[in-house]
Amino acid sequence: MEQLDEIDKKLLRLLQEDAKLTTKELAAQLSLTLSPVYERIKRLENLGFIKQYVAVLDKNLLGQPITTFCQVSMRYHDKAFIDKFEEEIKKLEEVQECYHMAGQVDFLLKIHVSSLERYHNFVKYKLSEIENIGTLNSTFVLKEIKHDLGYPIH
Amino acid sequence: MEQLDEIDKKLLRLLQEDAKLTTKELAAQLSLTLSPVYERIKRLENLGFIKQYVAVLDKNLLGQPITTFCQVSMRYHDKAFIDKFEEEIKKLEEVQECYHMAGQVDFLLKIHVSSLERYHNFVKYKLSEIENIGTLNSTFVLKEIKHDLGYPIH
DNA sequence: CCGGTTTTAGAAAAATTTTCGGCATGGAAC
DNA sequence: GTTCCATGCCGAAAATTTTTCTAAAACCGG
Repeated sequence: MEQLDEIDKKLLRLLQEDAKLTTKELAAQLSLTLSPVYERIKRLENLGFIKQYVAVLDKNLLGQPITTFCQVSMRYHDKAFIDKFEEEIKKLEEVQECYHMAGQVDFLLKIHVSSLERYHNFVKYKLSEIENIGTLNSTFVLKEIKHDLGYPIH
Repeated sequence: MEQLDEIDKKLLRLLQEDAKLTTKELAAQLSLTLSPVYERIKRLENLGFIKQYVAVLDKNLLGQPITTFCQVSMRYHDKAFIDKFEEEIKKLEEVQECYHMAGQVDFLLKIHVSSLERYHNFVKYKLSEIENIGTLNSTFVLKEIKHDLGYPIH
């Protein structure tokens, strides 16, 4: 983080909003010419600050309007069971995110599906099939209030 | 969704993995020439399937290694209070995501901060300042097991 | 089989990315 | 104070990509 000056930070703020900005447009906003902007971007990529560039798609248009969070608790907490659970979760395409949590619940999953029926089938035939699951608690998203794609950079 | 053929779907799958693929590279993978690929991308952008292009940054390198999920319940559920809460949440940079949920809890927040102390201050001086909050329940992410950036496309 | 529409191929033009040599700035050594 | 070195920036050229355009091919309904 100390490797970044104010120009780098502004550059990152711009690119995490719109990765299609041309070097020329970025240069104008940063009051620089093309070369230094180009070199800074390459440096930020090489240092790992920029991990990748992605297209953000519309999940409703893609027919996946339902989002749920599912809290999972394991029956036993042996390392082998935990590792196995994590491996299985990674294979499930419906699970977009999975976190190992502190507190009562062991894992929190964020899931996208096309319908309630699909969710039912997902829980019944995929999630519940995983060994050693104790409790499952699903809550549905009614409305997305906010979803920032980037991080604040100070 | 019916507006998409198999080529469109493959194109979207590729672009949500790596938005920097050139039209030429995409054309090769899709067994087409530049023009149709170019036109399909423009069409997918215009139809809204592609919402934007972003650079994905490394939150650890940016100095925000702590992720928490915070469950919020309101004291009263008048529309005015709910609207007010949503407005206030949108202003808080620490809150990356906010969902209105079905079930016991009203809102689920995903929060990124640089330290536990920051989280404490965030809850004490920002979140709790919002009117009409009933209960707050924070759980910390110990480990990110999975975090897909795109959606499965069938 | 034909007419009309849509999609693609191919090439040229415009714009962007990438490379590179040189100049200015600032700090360290002497 | 001067020299040397490192760093970052500028400007132009080269390479590549994006974008536009016209004609040909493929598809569909009648």
